[in-house]
Amino acid sequence: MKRNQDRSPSMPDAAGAATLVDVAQAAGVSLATASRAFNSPALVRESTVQRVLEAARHLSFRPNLLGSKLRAQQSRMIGVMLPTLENAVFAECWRGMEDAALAAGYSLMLVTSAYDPARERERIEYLLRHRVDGMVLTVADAADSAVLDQLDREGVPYVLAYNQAATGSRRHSVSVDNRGSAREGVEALIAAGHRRIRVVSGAFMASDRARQRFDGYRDAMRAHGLAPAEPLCLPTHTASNAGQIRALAAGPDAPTAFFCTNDLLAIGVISDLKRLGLRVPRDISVLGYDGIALGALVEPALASVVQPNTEIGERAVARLLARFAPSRAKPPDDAAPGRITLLPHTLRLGGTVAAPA
Amino acid sequence: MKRNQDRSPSMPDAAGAATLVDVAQAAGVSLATASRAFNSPALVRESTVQRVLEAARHLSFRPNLLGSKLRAQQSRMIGVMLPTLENAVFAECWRGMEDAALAAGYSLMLVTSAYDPARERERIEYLLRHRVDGMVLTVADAADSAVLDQLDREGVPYVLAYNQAATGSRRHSVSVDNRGSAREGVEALIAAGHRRIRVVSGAFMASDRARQRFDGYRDAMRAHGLAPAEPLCLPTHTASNAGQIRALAAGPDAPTAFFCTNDLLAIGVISDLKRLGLRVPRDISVLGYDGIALGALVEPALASVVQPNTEIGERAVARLLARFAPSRAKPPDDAAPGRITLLPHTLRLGGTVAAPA
DNA sequence: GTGAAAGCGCTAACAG
DNA sequence: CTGTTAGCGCTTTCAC
Repeated sequence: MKRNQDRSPSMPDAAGAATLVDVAQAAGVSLATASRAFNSPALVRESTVQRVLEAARHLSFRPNLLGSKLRAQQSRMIGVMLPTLENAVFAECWRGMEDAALAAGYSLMLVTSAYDPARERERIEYLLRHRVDGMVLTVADAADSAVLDQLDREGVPYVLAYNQAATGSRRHSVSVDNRGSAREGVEALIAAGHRRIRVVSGAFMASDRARQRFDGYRDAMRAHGLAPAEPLCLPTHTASNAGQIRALAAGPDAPTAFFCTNDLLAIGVISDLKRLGLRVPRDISVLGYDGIALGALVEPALASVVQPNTEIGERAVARLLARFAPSRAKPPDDAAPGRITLLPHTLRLGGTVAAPA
Repeated sequence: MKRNQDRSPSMPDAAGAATLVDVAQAAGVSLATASRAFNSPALVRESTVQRVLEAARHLSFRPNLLGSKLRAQQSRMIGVMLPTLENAVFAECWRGMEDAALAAGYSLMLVTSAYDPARERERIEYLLRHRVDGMVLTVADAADSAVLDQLDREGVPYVLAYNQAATGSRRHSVSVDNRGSAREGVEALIAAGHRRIRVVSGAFMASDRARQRFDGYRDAMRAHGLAPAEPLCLPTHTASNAGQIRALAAGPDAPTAFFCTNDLLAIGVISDLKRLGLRVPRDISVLGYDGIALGALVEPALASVVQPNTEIGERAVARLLARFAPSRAKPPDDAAPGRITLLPHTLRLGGTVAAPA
């Protein structure tokens, strides 16, 4: 019914969409004025703006962002690189980024690296070719990353998410205090009476966060006069290996608690433990890290060091946006946020953590 | 060290990157030839191609995709709209899409709709402004979608993922047979001895798949002379409500099995059941739908109607790409795939499904 | 094989 | 306030 009604006769149907020139013509103004009506309406007489908008609506005008991005030499696009979306941590983070970016009139372009530095390089290059104005990245290892060095060299603005820039680093990052929060988590385990605590982690190579969290574990153990044990590093980052868990959980000096460096891993470990006939937390406690929503859904609820994932995404985007507009007067009394943002974490205990048998 | 070394003196450092004009100049050829060297090397003498490539390398030339997309009137970008990434189904699907698209030289632009038709409209408009060549979409309700109608009207190519186009529809879709597979799943429950089976679903409004799967349940029940019961629709799509589950699971005619229209929901329901003191599958069975990786990770493993999520993503992209190049000779003997692709599902039983007590 | 020239749709000086 | 004029970086006829 409305099929042909909402299209002006002056506009060829499928052939070509109306451009700003068409709008200008229809409104009886110049191309420049039409452009201004959209981008700086303050510079145009109100009635003219209305005329342009009306013409645009009439012609079903849809601005071609490719044109403006090219001309403006600014894409208003943010490149996002995450290791994977199949770990809900990053999916939750994405939501924060999408909300923050679109609200600010920016577009997002997402790629995943699968924790693979070679692929990180490729994907970043791909983003660069799209002329993103900047990026939000989670890399395998921020302290040893060829691609980050390259970005620094080229002067491309980026903000790390989850990766925690080293103190004094010139890099920007938004994360929790990985080491400190992990230490707190393990200390909660110790406070609950645990002495033999082991860490289960994804491949250390693939995640500097995992290493930092292990360091936190070591801090906690030493601070309480306990001997830290070697971590069990599982090759795949998200699934676990019943065999290795079995070896670890057996024996006379078997641990009474596991600290897993991420929640997905923790859920896998708990299942392995159950398969070995162990009850969690009755026979053995498990503490995760990430605080993904799923953890609160399972029974018993997964104890975890909770990061504000969505907020990490929002803040990372906000920080990047702030880098784009360095002019803006900083909030006067509130201290200007440094390059390194450490967001507060929380501990979710109970559930899979209890006192040792 | 390499800071200034890898940049030609002729190229201003941070000021401006080398463009194709610079490359052409450095190689002593025209702009046109330089362009051809990249896009149609067959049209250029081999030695010339080499010269251009060499110059490009020397200048660290990085093609500006914005320029080529604008000029070529073809963005080689695919817009992707998914309800959320926080359900692993869609995250797994994304991986398939990313692999397929990048391999074919296409870029992806992702947006999420949060199952909200109003937001679907906004996000689609946003994709259109970016001049995506086409889209892969999962909408709330494919049979009643204003935005899909609009796309049809405008002649924008798109492929539905997960949504199953109605038989005879002109729309393209890649999914499993939602109704048929659900029926099979429920029949497996019946075969295991269950008679009182209830469906737990997310909000029907938000997912046509959920409704189709419920229809499959009804088919199965009726085919076996059983009375289908009303579904329990939970307002939030991924979490569950212990209170309603309690009401449902109690009483003399309490169901012996639940069929949940997605895995995340199933995991929530299982937790609720446990909190009510019920053991799964000993006291009550639970069957999910989706086959997310997580389901195989929990203990007992989540029984589920398994869809090939990654493949759905790959195939949806492949189908869209095929629509872009309608010329290509179709595979001769293999029947040309119709608009509606139904991928095979599998049943993963055991785990949370057992014979009734 | 290669080059010259004409824009894709839009923004941003610079004049009035 | 509004119009004129140049391009952004690239592809693509159309000649040679």
